[in-house]
Amino acid sequence: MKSISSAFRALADPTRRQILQELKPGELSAGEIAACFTISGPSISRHLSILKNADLISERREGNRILYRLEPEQIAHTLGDFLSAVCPTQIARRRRWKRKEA
Amino acid sequence: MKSISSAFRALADPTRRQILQELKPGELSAGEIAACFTISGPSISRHLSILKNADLISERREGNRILYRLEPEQIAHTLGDFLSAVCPTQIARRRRWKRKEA
DNA sequence: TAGCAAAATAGCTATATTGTTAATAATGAA
DNA sequence: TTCATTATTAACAATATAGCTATTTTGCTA
Repeated sequence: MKSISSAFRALADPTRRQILQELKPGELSAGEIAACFTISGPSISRHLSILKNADLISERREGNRILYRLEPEQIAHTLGDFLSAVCPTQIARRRRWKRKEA
Repeated sequence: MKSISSAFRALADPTRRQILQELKPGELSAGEIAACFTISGPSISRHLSILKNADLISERREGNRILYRLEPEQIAHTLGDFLSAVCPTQIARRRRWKRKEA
């Protein structure tokens, strides 16, 4: 697991948060991700590297292309840890709410 | 509730995250918060205004001083919503884990 | 009112971030 | 090997951020 700092810095950018959303249904290549945006390929590439450095996504090469995949456990773990550290009571409350909803 | 963007930008700075930690036990004045850090008062003031704008803290004046207070529900709500949106499955898993621990 | 204390705002500099285009690396196929 | 495709890295410009000091605002009190 990487530092909480790199994770929060990575999450601070709206483009990067949207990349995470695009990856939610499953793996996508760098090009497919870039196609979701109007900004240039290299910019997306850098965003991907920042997300990867924060361990919020991972990559694997498949032939010509590089496929990116969400790391939901890392994301949940990082944000969850921060929440537990700063406001543990409210996490418990939200948990109870959700349980009611279910 | 403010935008998720302002919240994540606010949380991206380590000083601001530490301010939240300092506020965890209870209200503190701007000066008391500044005393926890080596950087200047005006810098802390700016950080406080960013946290307040993101609704992660609130302020109230008491005579001469301004007391700041954590808004744990807002923090939990903002991060929780993002988690639900990006990786709902893992939230459920973490919830189960925690339940086991308890 | 004048003076003091607490905090915010203004104005500035240095650094970081985000975007661009051009060049480079890696893989697959003719 | 040569070419095409996919993606990253390099180099640079524009903007944003975080820090500082000096000044202003706000409230208390003599």
